[in-house]
Parts: sequence; structure tokens; C-alpha cells
Amino acid sequence: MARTTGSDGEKTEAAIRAAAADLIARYGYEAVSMRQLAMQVGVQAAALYRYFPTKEELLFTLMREHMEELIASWESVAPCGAPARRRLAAFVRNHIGFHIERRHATHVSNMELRSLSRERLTAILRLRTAYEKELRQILRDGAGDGEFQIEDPVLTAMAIIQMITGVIVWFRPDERLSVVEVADKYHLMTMRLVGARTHVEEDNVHAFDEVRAG
Amino acid sequence: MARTTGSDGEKTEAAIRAAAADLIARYGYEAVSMRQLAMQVGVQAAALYRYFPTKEELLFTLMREHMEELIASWESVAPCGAPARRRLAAFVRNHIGFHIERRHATHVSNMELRSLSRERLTAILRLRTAYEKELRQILRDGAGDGEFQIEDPVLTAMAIIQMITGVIVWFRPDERLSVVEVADKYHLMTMRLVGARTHVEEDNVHAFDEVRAG
DNA sequence: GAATTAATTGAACGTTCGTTTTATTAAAGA
DNA sequence: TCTTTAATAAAACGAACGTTCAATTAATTC
Repeated sequence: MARTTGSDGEKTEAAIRAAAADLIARYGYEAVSMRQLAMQVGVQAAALYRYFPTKEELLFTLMREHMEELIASWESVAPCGAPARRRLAAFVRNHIGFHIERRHATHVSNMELRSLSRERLTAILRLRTAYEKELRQILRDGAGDGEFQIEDPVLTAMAIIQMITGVIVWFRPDERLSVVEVADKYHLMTMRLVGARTHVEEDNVHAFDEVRAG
Repeated sequence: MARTTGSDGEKTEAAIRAAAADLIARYGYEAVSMRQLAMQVGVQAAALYRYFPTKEELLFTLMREHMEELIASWESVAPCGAPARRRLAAFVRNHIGFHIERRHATHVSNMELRSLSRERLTAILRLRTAYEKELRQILRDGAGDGEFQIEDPVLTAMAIIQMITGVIVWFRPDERLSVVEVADKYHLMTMRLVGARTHVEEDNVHAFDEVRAG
């Protein structure tokens, strides 16, 4: 056998990415073999090497693109000139919406850092740090304005990120809470956490919800 | 060669546990081979099978004992009759202290659930749920008393656990913050998160700090 | 319709995996 | 001291791993 009828490089590559994110999120990078991945895609293992030179390069591609898309997503909704509490609201809501939408890819990006080589790990961490700096700046601005009560913006940023990223561990679609409801609750908890004195409703731009629900 | 001079079963088993927690935390369960583990211990791979029948049983033992010790640790410091805000303080401080002291084992327990068989996974999740229920009850009690402002105790418990467990991702000893300082900061953030109105200082039993610093 | 390119198969490579078996030596007990 | 038991080494097992290569066929181009 050789080339199959209806075969298409673009479709195959997309199928590989999707299957890889799914399998790696579920079983872990090391536990998933190239043969298992190929079977999920519906091809032989050798066919994967037409699209990705090594297994690790495939992992790296998934993680890098996920992080780039996360940053792009934030840049597209960030209310730059707005007060800190509104920017924080937008950050939390975008983060939760993005991560719930891409649970598999997020799981991979969060869990498989140790499977990357030094240089590739550095590249991913650079992206992650850039993203986290956005939150730190919001917290610092809010603390400076007196909107927030924060002694340690770096530690608080860590705590918030871990809290709002943790949603993917337990959230399952079609359960008691919708994405918007979950985002609402985390938004409220975040505002309390940073000691914001204003009402949450005022800060809710609903930009994310409108776009995603659209 | 065969039995080596000075060899001792108890010491070897302890060395295997320590090396396994260290290596698995760093590289992941699937990525660590029995030969690699044996080399770290200073024995041949076959010797490991005198102490653990399979690789997975070794992983399971590490995770189960870690969870049991976590629960025992909480039971030893839990101020049962105390008001909710003091119990919450004790919970957060014990959790952070315990997890920082056992970063490797915690990492394993949090990251390697997917490498367990069905039955073993169930056993670990049962322990984890039992622990989380303690926190949920504290939140419910506090909400009932009016000490806390919480609409969704289950979701809030998840958020708090993820936040305070996340400390092991970034915390390194010998850096700018001590364990007690980190616990202080997380305690304060948690109290804000649950909408506690009282001052944090009153709720701080310092039991954990005294025991560990002793 | 012939030539070229794109996409894939099937078989094979050497390596490493978890695990088992057997033999061997140190320590403990009589 | 002799016997027994505890602890380990050394070698080997079949299976699975990531990856490569040559052959083969579908789609595209001329």
C-alpha cells in the first residue's frame, strides 16, 4: 500500500495535532507512543514523520502555539487604558474562557514542560513569563492606585494564575455550571483576593462572553 | 557478585522511596526507568523487585502514603471546636507547610494520577476527596455562621486548594521568602478570598510553625 | 497521457523497557 | 562452626520504543 485515496497533507497534520493534544493530555507525553498516536489518526507511525521530525518537536509545536494563542487572545481583549479592576476582570475572564475551551492543550502546556529540551523549555517559559507579567502589571497598577490591597504582586499573581488555571482540573462541560457562571465565580473570588473595594458588576466588560457565545 | 557488605533491607527500601520521589518528581513516572532509579540508589535494577513487585506498585505506595500522611497531619492540628476562620487558618497553614516540606512527593501525587490503574486511582482519589471534604465543611460552617461570604463552597474549596497547592510550583527554599512568610501571605489571601471580615492575626494558631521550626 | 510531486505503507533498525531467573555472598542464628 | 536466611549481582527474556528507508500509489502538472 502507499498513498491512500483522498489523503490530504493539511488535514492529516491537523488530525495529528488534535489527536496528540488529546492523547498526551490524557495519558502523558511519555506514555503515548508514536504508534498509538498514528492509530488514533488512522495512519501508520511512519507517516507522522512527514509532518514532525521528532516526537519532541511535535510536543513543542503544540505548546508553543498554545502559548502564542493565549497571549494573542489576551491582547485582543485587553482594555489597555482602563482602570486596573476592569483589566483584572478581563484577564480572569479571558483566561478561564480560553483554558476551558482548550482543556487538552492547556493540560499539555502545564504538565509536559519537563519533557522538553533545555532550549525548547526556555522558549516556552519565556512566553509564559511574558503572559504572567501582564497580570503582575495589573496588580501593581491597582495597588498603586489604591484599588487593590496587595503587598506582594509577584506572589499574588502566582496565586491567582494557579487558582484560575486550576479550573480545567475539575470543570467538565455539560455539568451544573456553564462557562460564564464559572467565570463569574472566579472573577468574584479574584476581586476579593486582591482586596478590591468596588462592586464586581462594574468591571465586567462581558467582551469575552459575547464573543464566545456569539 | 551478590550481597554487598553492609547491605540493609530497611535502608535500601528507604533509599528507593527517596530516590523514586526525587526522580519521578523531576522527570515524570514514565520517563524514569527502573535502571535509572536503581543507579540513583546504588544497586542493580533487579534488587528493586525485592521491595516493590512492580514499578506501578512503587508509585502507588508513594502516593498513598503521602496522602495518608497529609490527612494525619491535618488531623493532628485541626482545632475541631474552633470557629471556622481559625480552622481555615490552620488548614491553610498546615497544607502549605506540609507541601513545601515534601515538594517531591507532592509533585508525584499531583502529577502522576494518570499512571495508576483504575483501582489504585480510585483509592488515591478517595483519600484526596476525604481531605477536600474537610475544607468544604469549614467553608460551609463559616458561611452558615456569617463569618465567610461564600456562594459555592465546593467551587471555592477547589479554588483554595489549587491556589495553596500551587505554592510548590514556584517556591524554592533559601530564596527571599521563608516558609512562614509564604504561609502568612497565603493565609491572608485565603481569608480575603472567602470574605472573612475579622483580622487575620486572631486566627493564626501558629501551631504548625512552632512544631516545624522546633 | 506522461512525468512529477505528494502522501503513505510495510518492514526493519538498534535501543531500551519492565521483569524474571539463577547464582552468589553477607549476615544472623543454632 | 555450620546452617539458614537476607540481600544483591549478572544475565537474559520478549515486547515495545522512536525512527529510518525503500517501495508504492494518488493527485497534480505539463
